Parts: sequence; structure tokens; C-alpha cells
Amino acid sequence: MTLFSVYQKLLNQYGPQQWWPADTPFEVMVGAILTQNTAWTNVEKSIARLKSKRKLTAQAIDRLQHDQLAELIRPSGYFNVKATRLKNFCHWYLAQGGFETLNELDTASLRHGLLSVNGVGPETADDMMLYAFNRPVFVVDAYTRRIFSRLGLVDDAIGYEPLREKFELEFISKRKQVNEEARVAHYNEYHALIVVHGKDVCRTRPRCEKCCLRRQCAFISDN
DNA sequence: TACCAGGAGAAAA
DNA sequence: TTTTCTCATGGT
Repeated sequence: MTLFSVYQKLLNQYGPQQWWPADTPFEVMVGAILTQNTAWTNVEKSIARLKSKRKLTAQAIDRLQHDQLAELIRPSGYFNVKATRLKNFCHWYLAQGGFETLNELDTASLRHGLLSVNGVGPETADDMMLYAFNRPVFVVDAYTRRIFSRLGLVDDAIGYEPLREKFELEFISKRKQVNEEARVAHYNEYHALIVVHGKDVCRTRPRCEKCCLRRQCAFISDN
């Protein structure tokens, strides 16, 4: 079994996911911060509250008082830290000139810029890179490490960057010619499938007996 | 009731 | 440098 064959199995099982569930690139970026260590159903509530108050813009969030913003995003948890992080991000985003200006940057510079914002770590930055800016960056999350280490395909102590590179190189090595659009489409779908599979059957103990209790993931192997 | 979710940063060791 | 702690609501 390879990283790539797991992708085929997941795609066969769940079908195309066509992520990210958002209306605009900016909504993707807000969602990426709000979903940090938080169930997406809770994030949806916060997004809806921001929309209902017409505060789902960088300018509006930048101008909001901390307490007002914290109250609006209360359902997604960690509302005080996330209010600070959202305001940090929006302030930076506006100072850089907004989406169009940022989108002119090369991939490495854009990622470096996102990571410079306090509250935007590697996974959040890569969510934004892939799903808002359509850049060829694979998103690693807790499900990725959990599923693939249990399958014995990666070391469970592997760092974020080595694991991201492993997925990216695996895909590139499979094709003789890989254009950027193909990479974006593949990373987009693969990360979404990993999350869907994780939510479905590959949660942590005690539910994992249904799937990844043993080193070999019965669900992925048999289906 | 207890556990956990599409992390990140600060503090402690 | 590595590990531990903190942040918090809502669903199962």
C-alpha cells in the first residue's frame, strides 16, 4: 500500500468532496482559523453569525472591538484567542493589500507571509494556501498523521514539514508531467477525503476498533 | 459524565 | 530544544 493507493481507495469509497465548504476565499481563511482544534459544525455557527451581522469582511473584523468579535464567534470555542488571531490576520491581510495583491506573490513568499501572522500556524496557512489561493500545498492534519502512522506508512513522530513533503513528492513522482492545476486538484481532494474518513470511522479510541485499532487499517485495506 | 474536535503559541522543564 | 499547558463550545 502506498500513499497514492490510499487516495484511490478513499475516493472510491466516498466520492469527490469538492472542498472547501465556503462561498468566498476570505470565508475559507476565516474558517481555517475558526476550525483550529474545533468541530466544523461549531465553526458553521460562527460563520453564520458573522454573516448575519455583515461582519464577514476583513475591514469589518479589523474594526470590531475584541469583545464584540469574541461574542460573535463564541460557538466555535476558544473565542478569546481566536478573536485575537482573526484580528491579527485581518490587519495583516489589509496591510498587504488584500487578496488580489497577495495572490500575485509566488507560493513560497505567500506561505512565508501567512506564517508570519501570530495565530496562523502551518496547517492553517496551508488550508489558506490550498483552498483560498489554489496553491499546490498539501495540508497535513491530525487525521493524516493518525491514519497513515497506523497504516505503517509514516512514523507517528514525523514532523509537519517532512510529512507534507512526503505527500507532495509521492504525487509528483507518480506522474511524468504534473502541472500546478493537477497538483492543486489532487491535494484538495485528498485532504478532504482524509478528513471525511477520519470523521467517519477513524476517530481516536475507543472508536478506532472499527477501523484503525491495529496497525493495518481494515477499512482502507478491505474496501 | 467524559471525551474529543479539520491547532497554535506561551510557559515550563 | 523538547514537552506541557492553556484556550472553550457543542455534539456524542
